[in-house]
Amino acid sequence: MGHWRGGLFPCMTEVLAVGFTLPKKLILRRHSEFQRVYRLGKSIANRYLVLYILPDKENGGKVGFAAGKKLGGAVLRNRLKRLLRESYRKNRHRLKPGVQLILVARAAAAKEKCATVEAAFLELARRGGIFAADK
RNA sequence: UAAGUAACCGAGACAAUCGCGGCGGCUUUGAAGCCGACGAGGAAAGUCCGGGCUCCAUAGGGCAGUGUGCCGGAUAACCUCCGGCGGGGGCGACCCCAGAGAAAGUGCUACAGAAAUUUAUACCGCCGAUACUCAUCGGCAAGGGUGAAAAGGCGCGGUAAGAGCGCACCGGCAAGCGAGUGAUCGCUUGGCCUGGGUAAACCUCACACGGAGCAAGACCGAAUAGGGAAGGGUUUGAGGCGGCCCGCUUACCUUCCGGGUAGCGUCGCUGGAGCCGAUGGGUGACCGUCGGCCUAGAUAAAUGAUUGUCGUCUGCUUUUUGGCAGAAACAGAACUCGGCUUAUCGGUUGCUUAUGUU
Repeated sequence: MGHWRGGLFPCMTEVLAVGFTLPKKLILRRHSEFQRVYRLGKSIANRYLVLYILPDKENGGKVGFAAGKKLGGAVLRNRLKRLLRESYRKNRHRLKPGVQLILVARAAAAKEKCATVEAAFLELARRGGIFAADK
């Protein structure tokens, strides 16, 4: 890898400052939970991914990650879901609480790096208005 | 050096930061937190074979069906592996074989050809006789032609011309003898030839095979609601146990029991035909003995992200050391093991052939 002359990667900046975790209980587990967000939530998309948003004060904020079978084999889909989770994890502290999200990877994200996917997520989060009030 | 062939090895390394999974320890009522070591593959894949394990009856008899098919061995088992035998391919190293039976029977065998399987066959021809211009009758399987295949091959003799008609060699068949555990091989003798191919066509012979699969299966257990276990027993019918039959079993009776089902959770779930090393036996697959090790256990499914240094390859540049830029395949455990097949990056070694140099 070459040198990054402009300082640290965008992925690194917030992580070094805060260091947020993403425990298992904050991740959507059940088929029914996924279906509820898909059906009731609103969706926005760009070239790399689709974001489903469903405000939910009772159950609190949760997040799910998906990569369909059209994208490729198990290795590729696993990698995409890990990239999505990494993007969410590093920015979770900046988002509003009590919102359920699902991030779905699209074909264009298959060969991209973490920084690209994270930038795409941040753009969708801004358009969806789920950042915390001070941002 | 090039081409080929066989076998084997690796799947970038180290460090830092953030994060995830179950495990162990500590704190804690608990939730949770902290610390520690560990955490994808050679194919984890395709699900093509064979086991272990679980339930169905204890997995039983017969038919049907399916599979295997040279010999000997290895193994828990195999359509696997090892060593041979026999064929076939290649100059060679070496590779390939669905390799039982075609004189038990049935079927198929296109086209071409005169004729395609049981007294075989005469189209062009060759020979003899009659006639002598055409032709007719008889003999022939040597030559030509067709075909995947034309009743052994080839040579000499023989003859009107020919023919296993006779003989030598080769091939095949049968018998005998010898070698080998065996497939098979070698030698001798015989009648002279027995009559195409196809059994991933039916079939015959020998051997093997019960079914479903971890979503197997076991446990905890609300609403609701009547069941379960053990024993006994009859026939006509019915349900279930794998396709059918036999057989077994249920509904019937008696006794006993507190529990059965959907959903959710726990177990199954990783210590095993295990891995590594040494040593002994065997040509080898493999087996024995000794020592050491514990090495993923998720369930919308953990094993990731980023950076630095070094290493590999490619390109550009430089007199060189070097510098810069880029690249790194196929691919993700899901009860587990032995194989097969397919995908794919890089490297090492042996051998063979050809060429060159000494």
